[in-house]
Amino acid sequence: MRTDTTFKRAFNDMIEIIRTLDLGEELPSENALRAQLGVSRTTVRKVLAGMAARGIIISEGHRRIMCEQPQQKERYPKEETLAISEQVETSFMEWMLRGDASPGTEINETELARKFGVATTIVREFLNRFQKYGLIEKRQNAGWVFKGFTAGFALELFEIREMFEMRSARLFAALPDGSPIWKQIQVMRAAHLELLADIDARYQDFSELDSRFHRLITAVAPNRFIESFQDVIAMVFHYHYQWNKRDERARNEVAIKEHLALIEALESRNVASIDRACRLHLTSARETLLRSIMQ
Amino acid sequence: MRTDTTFKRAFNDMIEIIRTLDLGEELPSENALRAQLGVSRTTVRKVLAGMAARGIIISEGHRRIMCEQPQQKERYPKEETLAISEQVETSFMEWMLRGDASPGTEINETELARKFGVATTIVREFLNRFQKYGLIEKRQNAGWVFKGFTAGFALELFEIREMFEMRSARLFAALPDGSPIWKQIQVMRAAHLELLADIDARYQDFSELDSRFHRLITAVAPNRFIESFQDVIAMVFHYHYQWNKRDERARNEVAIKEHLALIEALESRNVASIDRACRLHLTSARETLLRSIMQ
DNA sequence: CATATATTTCTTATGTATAAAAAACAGGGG
DNA sequence: CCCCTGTTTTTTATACATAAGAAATATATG
Repeated sequence: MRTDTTFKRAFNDMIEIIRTLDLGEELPSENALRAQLGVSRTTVRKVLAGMAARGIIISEGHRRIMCEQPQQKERYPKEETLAISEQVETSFMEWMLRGDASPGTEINETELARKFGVATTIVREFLNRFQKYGLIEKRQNAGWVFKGFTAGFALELFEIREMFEMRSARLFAALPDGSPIWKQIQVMRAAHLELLADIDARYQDFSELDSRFHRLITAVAPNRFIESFQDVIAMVFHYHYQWNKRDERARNEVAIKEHLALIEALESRNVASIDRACRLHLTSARETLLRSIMQ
Repeated sequence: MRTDTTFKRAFNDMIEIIRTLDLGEELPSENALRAQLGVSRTTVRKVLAGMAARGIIISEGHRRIMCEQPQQKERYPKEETLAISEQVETSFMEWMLRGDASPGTEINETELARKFGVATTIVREFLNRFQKYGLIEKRQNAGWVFKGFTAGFALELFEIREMFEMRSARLFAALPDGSPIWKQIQVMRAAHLELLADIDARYQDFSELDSRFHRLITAVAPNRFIESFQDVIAMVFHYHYQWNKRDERARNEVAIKEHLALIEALESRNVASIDRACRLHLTSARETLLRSIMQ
């Protein structure tokens, strides 16, 4: 049966909302909370009931008022807020990248389900979705085969990435001054500079910024297939480097500087400069990944 | 519970194998049949048992001999040889392309399962796999949305297709004389000429040839992401034109000629000619699809 | 001993069940 | 009449069950 992770996540979020209120203040309507929390009203009501049961709020006729600051310890732990399907993703990545699997390994749905402690349905669904990352392959009426997180994989990945990203970057040369993208590029540059200034402490924040940066560039001319491919890239970087921390700080610092150079090139509107900066960054990212895969 | 479509398909295939034997001749071993039929020995044995039950073959100690020509009417009908998941694909495509769905339509797993007469699990699994075609999108904790088989879709599709195909075609310019691909190209040219010579009767065979041709070009330098994208293209052409037969003969004749021109360009090894022929074909294919979508 | 068949075990494909979440519906107050 | 809360209905996420198919193991035969 379905887990109540949505409820727990909403509950945790609600704690933050309540913290902004004063004692005795009235809570927003269920509908308003629904919008804020991004869940259904059904779940909002369940959260409110939970809050009332804990004495954090009190129902008075048709309104609810806050009567006690919620404690941080009331929060549900992070793991319980992740849908089973999300947990499976992490488990699988760990299984894969920790080296339990070498290229050609057969993947057994039942065995994975046992190992991860979930139903086979979930594993099966996950594998179906995961197929798009190009790391596994299905054989009719049999299981899946793990193709390996190999240099070949990285090269094929980057061949496509280069095509897509160069395509988007070049379009900046013809982008009118008035485009709202330029403003977002400015914001992006600021974020990079900020991170760079505090790189020693915050270098781990780069992964997420990287993904946002590349998605922004792509957004000049949206294409669903390119966007979908960015999920592949994001997955690779997110998980691979999560299990391979070597030189992380240095790696990220270099990448930030390359991003800044690319931003400058984009703003110059000069196709040749854009090409150069973009290719430089992609080449460097590819080499870094390859080196890291080869150990 | 699982359907026995594998058995039925193997049974039909076995009929063809038996037809090549003489009365009283001994059948190949179970293992040999397994390899020929491409199924497990378990299934082979089930098929053999079925044949024996119908008196087509007879077991004599540890060998089986053929004792009666199987009738064509013994064959299981085509529908029964398709796995449920394959049937769902067809049903869904029909539902989508017949116009039951307009852009923005919400897709309801339960309803589709009812409509198609299958379990929700199957529909769910199908939708997960189908997601890669870029026509549907999932919303968290809610159903799917059909994004529409629109002009926008076609344009995004062709933008990628152009990048990928030009990339592969250009690589031919540097392909050594000795590459086995050239021979395959020759075979491909012959197949095109043959089809062209008999175009009035066989124009419907083009769809499959088209897919093979483009996959061959891509095969110069394999890339799993490009290959996966070709599934998207194949799906679009296969199903879309299956429900939109207007000008099919003329369309296909034009495409065949463009393919032949591209083959010639590839063999010339001249990048400029290759570019021109490739772009010409893709542009024409795009316009044809767009016209067809717009009706 | 190699290869064939018989038997057993394991895995996948597909169906059904159910709690959680979403959505729809209904009455009530400002 | 709009928006709020209470209630009911649908739908999804997840678990579990089982027949078909694949794979492994055992046994037989030349």
